[in-house]
Amino acid sequence: MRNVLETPEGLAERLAHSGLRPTEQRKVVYGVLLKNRNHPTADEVFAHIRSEMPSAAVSMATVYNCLETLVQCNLVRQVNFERGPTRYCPNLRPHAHFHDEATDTIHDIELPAGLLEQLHSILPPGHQANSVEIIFRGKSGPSS
Amino acid sequence: MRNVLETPEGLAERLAHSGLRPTEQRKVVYGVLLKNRNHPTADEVFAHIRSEMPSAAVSMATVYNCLETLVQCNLVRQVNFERGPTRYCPNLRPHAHFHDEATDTIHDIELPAGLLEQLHSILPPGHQANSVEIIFRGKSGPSS
DNA sequence: AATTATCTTGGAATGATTCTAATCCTCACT
DNA sequence: AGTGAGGATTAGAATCATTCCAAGATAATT
Ligand SMILES: [Mn+2]
Ligand SMILES: [Mn+2]
Ligand SMILES: [Zn+2]
Ligand SMILES: [Zn+2]
Repeated sequence: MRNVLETPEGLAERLAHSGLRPTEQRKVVYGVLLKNRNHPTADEVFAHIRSEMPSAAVSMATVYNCLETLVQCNLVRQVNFERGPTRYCPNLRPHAHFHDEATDTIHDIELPAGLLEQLHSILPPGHQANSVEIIFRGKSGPSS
Repeated sequence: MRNVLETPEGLAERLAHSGLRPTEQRKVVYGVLLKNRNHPTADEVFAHIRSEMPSAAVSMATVYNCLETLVQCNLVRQVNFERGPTRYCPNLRPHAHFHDEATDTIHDIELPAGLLEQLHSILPPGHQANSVEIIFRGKSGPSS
């Protein structure tokens, strides 16, 4: 069963932990990320809110602010490909990203146990990495 | 001993292979990358030329054009961190990048034999990756 | 020499993101 | 209920790396 994290319920608690308020806009933005696991851009989050929830009043500036807040609270990770617009991912487990160039879509690749440790072990002495990012680029079959 | 690639001599041949001319500007830009293995940005390449080789006439637009050409010829790789300016790397061997956050410097990490194959093996069936990018972020000791 | 294709260049345009300054809310306290 | 202090949202301006464009060199071909 999934942690309380990666659910709308976890949001208020995490925000409170940082002395921040669970505003309507923050809930809406986080909700969009949880429901659309497509690694959307800020623009895409904004467009989605405009079309699917026209009653929610959220400006572009606020989408950026909310996304930034969620990142600070460690509820969301930023993902960058080349110089494209930043994408946002609510999957908190360590994972790699696969960028399908044919469809220009991105999806998560779970990491087998021990892989991160093994990657760290290739570092020369004296290197202390606090994060590793793995990005595959290619074509993922029809069944994924 | 290093291949003819990663030397100034390889440039003319590679350019010719694409029907391109070995112009002064292309030689200068490639030379800067070969001599400064710092993963410089376009701006830094430009500034370096201006200060160290004032006689060479190279504009900013041309720095961008030359770098793009070198990338197309597979003589240079682009490297991106977050949304920072694109950096350029003339190391053609497969390697990972280590971003030292303390000094904001980047350096290459050689990959042990078999690691790339192993990484590809974690992909679910149907996935065909034609490149993998590995980026460490952290602090590298005083001796590196 | 004329023609053609390739290159370089200054400056304008682009586009994602950040900044700014004003307004709006929420809540605690009188 | 009324007030004040932070916190939050917002429109629009500013930033900045990069790309685009149109004009002027340069070099290769006829
Ligand atoms: Mn990236
Ligand atoms: Mn990147
Ligand atoms: Zn992800
Ligand atoms: Zn490199």
